[in-house]
Amino acid sequence: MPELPEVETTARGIAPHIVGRRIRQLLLRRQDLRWPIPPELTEQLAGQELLAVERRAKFLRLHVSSGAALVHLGMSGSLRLVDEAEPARLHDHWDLLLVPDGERPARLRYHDPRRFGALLWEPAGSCHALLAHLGPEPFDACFDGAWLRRAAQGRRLAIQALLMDGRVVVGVGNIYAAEALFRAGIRPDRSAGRISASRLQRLSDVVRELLSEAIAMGGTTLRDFVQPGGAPGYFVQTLAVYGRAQGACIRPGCEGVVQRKVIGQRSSYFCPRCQH
DNA sequence: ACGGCCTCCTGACGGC
DNA sequence: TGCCGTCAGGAGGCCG
Repeated sequence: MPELPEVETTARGIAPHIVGRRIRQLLLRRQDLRWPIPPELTEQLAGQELLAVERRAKFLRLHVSSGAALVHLGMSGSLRLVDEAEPARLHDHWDLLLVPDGERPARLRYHDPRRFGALLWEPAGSCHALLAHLGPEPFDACFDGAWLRRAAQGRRLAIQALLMDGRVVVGVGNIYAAEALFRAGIRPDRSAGRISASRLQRLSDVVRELLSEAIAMGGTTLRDFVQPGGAPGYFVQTLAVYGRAQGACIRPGCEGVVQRKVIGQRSSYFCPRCQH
């Protein structure tokens, strides 16, 4: 579910409420997320000051002095700030309890019906194995047309699948891959190695542009994503092709009809008139 | 090495 | 009403 803009929205939403505060304890209701929550996390976090919130790819790092709690939202995860007294709902798997400061909510609550998300521990000075081989952030200077060209060189797989490969660029999931390819005029099922350097340059530009716009709008809510304060993301109103199979292409004057096609076991959407 | 396929899990929705 | 199939924003792991 959450792609880079939703995770970034989450990071920006929670940071002002939790950074600089002291953690009372980690309250676990279920430990069997995608991976078991490591037992040492409870002791590592208790009593520590929360120093910073950082996003890397689709992970959040909640830093304390001895390391960081890594949070991944999977397909259906979300974090919300709730008041001390707010009763837990079904699928609220853990709470980070903060020392109350009188006005701000004292719980950071993780909700994840499908449990594809994760809560892991990364000791200070190390990099967790899941993050060790990731490619650049889309906003890194090294992510450009030349980088994409190198990644695409000789590859037969669909460009949509390449864009979603975290070793190529992080944070781009199914929605934003489809939307970026629409903006760039590239069919999602085109072989990555058969796309010109100039079109890949355009693609890297639109990926950044698209993600920036989505972040500015608080991300995309399709079913259950909520910003940490509880509001949905509004970028859904801006989606051009995702989820719009059989709908009319939004480009003025285009009479194309949006098609759905399964690429790499995921649904992709495109306008056959605009994308080649 | 590459690319395709399966898997984890719950819930929503459409058709009969 | 209920049952069943299909689909869902991620991504590691396995197999040929």
